[in-house]
Amino acid sequence: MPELPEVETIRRQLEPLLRGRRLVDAWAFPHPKFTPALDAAGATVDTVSREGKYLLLGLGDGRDLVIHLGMTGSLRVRPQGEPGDPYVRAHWVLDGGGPDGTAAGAGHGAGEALEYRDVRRFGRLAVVRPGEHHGTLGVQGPDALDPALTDPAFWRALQGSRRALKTQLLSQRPIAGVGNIYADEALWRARLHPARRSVTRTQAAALLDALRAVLTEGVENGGTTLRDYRTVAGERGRNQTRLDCYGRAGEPCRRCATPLRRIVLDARSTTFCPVCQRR
DNA sequence: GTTGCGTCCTGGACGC
DNA sequence: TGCGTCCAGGACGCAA
Repeated sequence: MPELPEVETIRRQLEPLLRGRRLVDAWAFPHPKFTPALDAAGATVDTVSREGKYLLLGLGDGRDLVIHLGMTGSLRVRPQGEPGDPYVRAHWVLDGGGPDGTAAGAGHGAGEALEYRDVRRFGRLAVVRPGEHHGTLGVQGPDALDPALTDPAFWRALQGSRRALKTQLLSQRPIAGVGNIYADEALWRARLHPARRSVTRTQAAALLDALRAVLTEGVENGGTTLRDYRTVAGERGRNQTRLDCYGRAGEPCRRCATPLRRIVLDARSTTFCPVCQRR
């Protein structure tokens, strides 16, 4: 399930492949979540950016193509005419590149397409105009890796709700980009119980540090592949072998050797250490 | 406005 | 081998 590190890995790989190239044609699976792909046809990609889990392709005219990968979404650039994939939900035919030496300078040619693949169809696409917002993107908090987000600001954001700490992180409201895997990892590192409903300033600062650490390591390792996630190059991430908490229920805590416990919180599988992370 | 729950969606794991 | 059931979870809609 693509979270911030997975989306950032994809963004870094896509940028040199797409910048300066025109989306000369588009196709979309006939569902309202994917048909907005057609609105991007004819535009030229001038930026490839990310906000939380959203990937944004600047279309050169002030509009953005907003891509959310959901749980099983992925993006890849493939030669046109390769065998069909039933799980491709949209694709954009690419031209040979712009005149500024970006994609063209890298040797890309016509006959390629950007493909959006999403087996479970939890992802979504949108084209937004300047000032418009799309779903959660319009109301989510600052990006988790945004250096402008300070400890006091994060603490104040958490004070705005009495929901469980992990539920708040997954809501994207206090901070954007965190999903189930990295929430469990960060809470374990910060020694905070996922169902806590309040934190001190010190605990909030520790949690923000832990979030940034696990997300940065995730980016450095090319993301976490548990099942579906693949990079633009079709490779698996490497971070799944370095997880301390998520998915290790029943195994010993790497700090105190107590068996990690699994609970269901907010309908999400949650793993934590009952000794290190007291409520 | 906030909170909690149901829904969407399908491949894979598992039990019989 | 084949079938049925359960699980995974991000975002959104709806009711309380």
